[in-house]
Amino acid sequence: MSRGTFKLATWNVNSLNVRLPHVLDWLASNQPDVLCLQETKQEDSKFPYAALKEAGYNAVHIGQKTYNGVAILSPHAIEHVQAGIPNYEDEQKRVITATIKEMRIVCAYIPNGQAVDSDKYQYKLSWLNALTDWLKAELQAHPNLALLGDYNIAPDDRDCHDPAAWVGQVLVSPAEREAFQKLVNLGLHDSFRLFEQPDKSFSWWDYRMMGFRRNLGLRIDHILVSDALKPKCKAAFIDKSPRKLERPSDHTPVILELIQ
DNA sequence: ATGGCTTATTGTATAAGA
Repeated sequence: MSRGTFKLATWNVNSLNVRLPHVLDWLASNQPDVLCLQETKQEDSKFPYAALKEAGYNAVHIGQKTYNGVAILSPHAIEHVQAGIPNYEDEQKRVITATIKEMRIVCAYIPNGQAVDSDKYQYKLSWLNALTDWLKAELQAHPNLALLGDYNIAPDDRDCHDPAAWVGQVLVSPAEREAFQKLVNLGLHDSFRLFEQPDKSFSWWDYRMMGFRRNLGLRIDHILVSDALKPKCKAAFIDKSPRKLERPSDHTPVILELIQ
């Protein structure tokens, strides 16, 4: 919200019930214009609308017990809200879309896929197909569009701490990377890579094996922006500080600053 | 070594995440 800058962010919180204090602290220190959350893991009746409102944030959410759940937070008006991918049957609450300040904001929790030989992997690929087909139309209607979320895809070897060990695994497999490329081919840009970045920049670290301390991570949370928004991008970065707190999410916020 | 943490659940072991 600082003058001249419009700040977008995405964060997989791995249970908003547990992480609400971290989210409120982060909102207060960072004052984003848009924060997309994934894995709220709660039904809408449990969503903390009041606490967020008190912090100055409007919110829209679709969620379910235990799994999934996505939300968009903003101090600005949140309009034309759409839940899910239109014309794609899916019981899992993974997408919410809204218009904020004449920008179409798509918040997505792309399926994990579990393992390349699993049904969940097939679901992931078909789900990505449906998302891509729909976004093609959505981009025509809304040239100013950003797709923020947990993609569960590390698009390039430099987005993986040990590419050799991960070859062919879920999150880095060729079919998943092709699906990511198809999103890019719609006229979207990986905003993080529009700028020079430190080597071994990641957005997720395994809770096990001291993954964070050893920086054994992946960059799987992304902010893709449309052609129309690309010239407005001013800075992009990952904020590792919430990952250092007590009881952190395994993901950490990814941020994009636009020139307003 | 397919483990290792963390979360949530008609829980006290299981499923899922990535």
